[in-house]
Order: sequence, then structure tokens, then C-alpha cells
Amino acid sequence: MLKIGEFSRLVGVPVKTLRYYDEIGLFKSDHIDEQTGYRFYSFEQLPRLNRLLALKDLGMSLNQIDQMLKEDLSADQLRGMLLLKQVELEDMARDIRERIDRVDARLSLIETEDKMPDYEVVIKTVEPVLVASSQEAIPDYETIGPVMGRLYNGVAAHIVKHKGQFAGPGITVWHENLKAEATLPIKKTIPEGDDVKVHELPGDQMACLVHHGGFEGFPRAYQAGVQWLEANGYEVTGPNREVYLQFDPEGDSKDYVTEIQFPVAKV
Amino acid sequence: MLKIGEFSRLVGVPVKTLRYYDEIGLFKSDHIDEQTGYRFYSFEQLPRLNRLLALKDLGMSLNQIDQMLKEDLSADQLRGMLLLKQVELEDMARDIRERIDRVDARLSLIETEDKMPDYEVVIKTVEPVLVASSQEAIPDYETIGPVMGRLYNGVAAHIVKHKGQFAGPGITVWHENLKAEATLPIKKTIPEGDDVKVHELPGDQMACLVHHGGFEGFPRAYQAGVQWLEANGYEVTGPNREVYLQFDPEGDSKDYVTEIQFPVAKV
DNA sequence: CCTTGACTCTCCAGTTACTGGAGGGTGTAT
DNA sequence: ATACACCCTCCAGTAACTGGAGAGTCAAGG
Repeated sequence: MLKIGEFSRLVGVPVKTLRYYDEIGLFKSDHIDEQTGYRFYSFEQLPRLNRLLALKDLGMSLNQIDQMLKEDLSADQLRGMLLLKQVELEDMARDIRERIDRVDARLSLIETEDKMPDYEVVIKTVEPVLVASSQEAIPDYETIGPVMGRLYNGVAAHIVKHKGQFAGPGITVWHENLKAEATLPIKKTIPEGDDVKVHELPGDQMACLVHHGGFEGFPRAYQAGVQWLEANGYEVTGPNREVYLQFDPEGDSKDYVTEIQFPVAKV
Repeated sequence: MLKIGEFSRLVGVPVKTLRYYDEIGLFKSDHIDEQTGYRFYSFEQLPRLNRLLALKDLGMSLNQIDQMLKEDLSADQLRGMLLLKQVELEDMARDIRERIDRVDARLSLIETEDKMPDYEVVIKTVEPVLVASSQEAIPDYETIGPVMGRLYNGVAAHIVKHKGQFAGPGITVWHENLKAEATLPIKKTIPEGDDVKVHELPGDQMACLVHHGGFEGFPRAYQAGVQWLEANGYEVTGPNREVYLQFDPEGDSKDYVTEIQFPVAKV
């Protein structure tokens, strides 16, 4: 019979931890002296505790360990739990590798710019959104402004005509070959028109960055985004979007806020 | 101005989490309506939150992020914190790789034996211990018993003669070429004798396993230990020890409890 | 004008696996 | 007798949220 301190030294587990395991019923002391309340441990308990420690070493939670220490668990069940843990650990390993990559990317950005990057890119999942839209190929960069204006006005007029309800800021979807789709989120579906389609923009995993200011700053923002995607091992899987969070043709363009989104997947 | 729910959707962070960040002062709402207590967020806050999310993505703690978001932090300080995190992440990655290896080892043990292994091996750090000891080469396996008996009796007699105090169970240290050192822990140092040396067994990282029963079971135990060491990528760095936790020459040998310890290092 | 449903607020409890400390009893050596 | 190490229980705190109760707010539809 060993007092808790002796047992603690023997197995290399802190006294506090032994008391905790006792409390939660994971590893009870052999018996407790009625007079003093002292816990006593026996050598017969060593195998159970060692198995416990071995499983803990594998990263099992105390709950799982409690399951696995039950006598009547078949080898198959044990195998199952270990295989599950294996998958989980491999997920964690991948996660950490990606994290290391991102830290690397940020460090090299700081090396070149000697400060935090101007644009922060975050990955998030965006919800699908129902929109009315109209699209047109843009012949060249100078004409983007007027064409977009015309498209959005057309869509807005169509929505108003069919008594649709606007559900958020406009989103431009950039398809291949400079074809721009001007979309306006709506709450409920409405009839389509000659030029105006109604459909759902799919939800997706997006790399997003926010640009504050006028459209003349877009090239820098796009460049930063593409750079980040490259450095962090993502590839673009579809048409990117611009969400005009803050936009007012009458207002000062430096107050504009636009979110640029790239649908992405990890390479 | 956005209500917390709108802002939440915009940035993809749960409402609860935004409130929590507000509470701990990491990310305050732009302002709070005095009447209703509603939080309101502005687009100007997006950069800070995005930077926050990006840092969180790197695995930084909220406390660290709080530091890093301060305006007056130099690029060098940022670099420092990121480098630190890089090291930490690499430690974690190594940790998880080792864990995966251990799970693999256990799975293959279960494959072959169709149950949990008979011997659990755990790594622990043992403290240095002052001992009196006597050693001798063992000519062959049959003579181990008598020789060990003689050695331990000699050491015990020496300790008693010099009024030393016993401090724990006997430990046999197995040096090369079957040279056995019978050691008995003592509380305070005592004079040495012709055959009895007094010294400290070094503390070390040990792979330990517990054997219940008589000495005839030792070969199996040793085999299990060596197997484990191999499967888990450890190498033995010194003489192994046997700690006779429960031993009584008069008693039933199946009640004996012995801990076998190998000083090890990760390969 | 009232109701409904979506949204918001605060406060409290629970999660994991312990760790630290206060306050008080026990055992042994000097 | 006293010092000291050891043991006990109970309480609080950790990180970063998550869930829920109970109550107030807001906009749209009948």
C-alpha cells in the first residue's frame, strides 16, 4: 500500500492529477482510510494506470480512455477507436502544416515590406444568394464604369418593375473574357426579363479581401490577393466577385468599401 | 452602420464570438446605442477584424493577437512573434507525428495479438537517487539468483553497519557483459567499503514497464520492451534497471512486482 | 393598432484537463 | 513538544468560446 505521494513518484504523475482522476472516477485509489481520508494505492493498480498513460500519450481524451479501459471492449472496437484517432491526428498534422505555411508567407511579406501587409486575406464560406442579374462583355478598361452603371440600372429597374425586394449590396461576378455580370440580391424570386436573369450565386469557400477607396486602387488589391493565393497554395476555382459594401456614385470615392472574393480550393 | 447579425454574416464570425471579443476588449463595436444596448459595427472596422482573423488563422492566441494589433509595434517585433510561433508550430507538428507513430505501433500490436498489449510501456523522467551498491559479473543465467542474493545481502549489511537509512526498494543496474550492480537507495551518504560503493544513479528519461510475477517471466517482458522501443523509435542510451517494487524471497513469487527501466532517447 | 417572428441584450453555466492556493488535519523524527 | 512533510477538501482560474434562459427591440403583415 502506497500513500498518494509515493505512488505519484512511482508513476510520475502529479498528486493533484491522481486526485483529479479519482474524483472523476477514471482511476480510483485502491481504498481510502476511513479515519484520515488518506488515499492508498496498490501495485495491482499499476497496469491500469500505465495503460491509461499510454493511451493519453496517443492523444486520447480522458473520456475516450475511460471507454477503452473497460474490460469488455473487443479488439475490433479498440481498433476502431484507434483508427478514428489516427485520422484525427492526421487532420491535425495537415492543419499545422498549413499553418506553418501561412506563417512563412506572412514572414516573407514582412521581410519585403517591413510591415504588416496592406491587404488581409481571409478564407470564409459565403452563403448562396438569390440574385437578379444582367451581363455584358467589357470591351476595354475605360468602359467598365459606364457599362456597369447601365447594367446595374437595368437590373434595378427590372426588380422595381416586378416589385422585388432588394436584399443587399450589388455584386459583380467576373466571368471569363472580361464578361461582367451585374447582380443584385433579392429576397424572393421574380420573373426574368429579356436581359435580366434570376438565379442563385452558389455558396463557396472564398478567399476575401476588403478594399477601401475608389476603383483606381483595385489593381493593387487584386495583385495582393493573387500573391497571397500563390504564397498560401490556393487555386481559384471559378469567377471572382466584387461586393460593393459601400458605394454611392454621388459620394466621395475614397469612402467606398469593396470586398473582393475568389472562390478557392487548397491545391 | 451594421447590426451585429449583419456584421456577423459579412465577416463570417458568429454573433456570440463578436460579443465575446467585445467583452474582452479585443474587438469593440463601433458604438452602442444608448437606448437599446444594440452594438453597431462600421466598415472602417473591417481591416482590424480581418487582420485579427488572419492572425488567428496562424494559431496565435487572442492575447498575442491583442499585442500584435497595437499600432506601435515595429516590424521587428512582429517578426519576432511570428518566428516564435513558427518554432512552436514545428514543435507541435513533431509532437503529432510522434503520436501518429505510437498509434500505428499500437494498431499493429492489436493486429497481431488481437487485444491490448500485455505490457504497457510509458516514458517518464526518474529522479536521481543516492545508493550504496556492489557489483559482479554474472557467469551464466542459472547463477543470477544466488549471486544477486549475495550482493544485496552484502550491501544491506554494509548499510546497517554504517547506520545508513534505507530509502526504497532495491534496484539492479545491468551494465555491459552481464555485469550486475545491486543497489539499495539510502537517505544520506555513508562511507564506502571494499566492495560497496556509494554514488548517485543519474536521473534520466526512461521507458518503463511493469512486470507482475516471478523472474521466469522476465524474458517476455524484456522482449515486449525492446519491441516497443523499436516500434516507437527510441534507442537505449545506457544500462537498464530493474526496480523490485514488491519482492520477498519467502513469499509467493507470483506476487512480485518489478519495474524494468531503459534509459532512452528519441532517435 | 396588434401580433408575429426575427433579432438583440445580459447573465449564467458548461466545456477540457488540470493547477494553485487557503485552511486544516496527520504522521514521524528530533 | 515541536517542527516538518504530507494529506485532506473546497474553491477559483485557465482559453476561447458555446448554449440557453429570460427579457427587450424592430419591421412587416393583417
